[in-house]
Amino acid sequence: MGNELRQFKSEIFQGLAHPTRIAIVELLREGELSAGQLIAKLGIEQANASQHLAVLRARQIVVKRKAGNQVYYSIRDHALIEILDILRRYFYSQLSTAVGLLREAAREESKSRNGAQR
Amino acid sequence: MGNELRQFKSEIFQGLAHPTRIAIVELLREGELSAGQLIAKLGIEQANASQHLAVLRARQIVVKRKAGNQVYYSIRDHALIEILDILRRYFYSQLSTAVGLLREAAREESKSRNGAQR
DNA sequence: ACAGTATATTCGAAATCTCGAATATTGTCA
DNA sequence: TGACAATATTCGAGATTTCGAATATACTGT
Repeated sequence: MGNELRQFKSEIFQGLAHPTRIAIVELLREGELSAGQLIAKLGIEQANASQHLAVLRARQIVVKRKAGNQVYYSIRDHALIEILDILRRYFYSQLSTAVGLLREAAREESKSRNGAQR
Repeated sequence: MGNELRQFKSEIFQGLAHPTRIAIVELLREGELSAGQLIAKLGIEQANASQHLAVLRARQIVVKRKAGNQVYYSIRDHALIEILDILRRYFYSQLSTAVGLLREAAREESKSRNGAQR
């Protein structure tokens, strides 16, 4: 049960498993952009951008609209934005945890520096 | 700006970009399980499960606790569960959209079947 | 029809991921 | 200590991903 659902989820994750594709989704957050605009903002090769867009399209993460010569991309579903937001919060909470861990490590270190060194 | 954050996000997605790892996270939803229990429920090779657990550990998605001979795993942060839930809802909404599209296609087809065929 | 612009696809090489087999590590119990 | 159980790591082969270069496709304006 839920095997198909699991497959679906992992495909979405694969679709987002590259910094460039995350960047694309984030750029599309405010609304649609043409492929050309995306390429300009990303500062990468045209072919490469197009390949990443193809991945996002294949996973239905993104949707395209043709207007004359150009192709406008937009996010298919707000759920994905929500997910990125959750991860942003998660990142910062992990960060503060990491800071805590570093402080603790520093405390340990000074303790051993002051105590019996070997 | 946010480059590091983007890297972080894509690493989390990479961490979850495999059905087996999704299954592991889902199994851990209710609470911790030992590696052995996970392997039994997953029904895969011990080495393979251990490798997937290593991936989840490396990305800090999962946390381990040793108890004697065994190692108990649990989810490090509830945020990830939230994400899986969002994707579950998303999956079903896409599914109903797909059904809608199929219906529409069927309607189109019968229309052209009844109308002037060429 | 032709030149030009925007975007997509194909190709091949390098990098990364995934798997099972084999082996290593760690802890328990006698 | 030695045998055993639980888990992790290493290795090599095959699959997949990623990249830029080259090429193809589609649309526009003349």
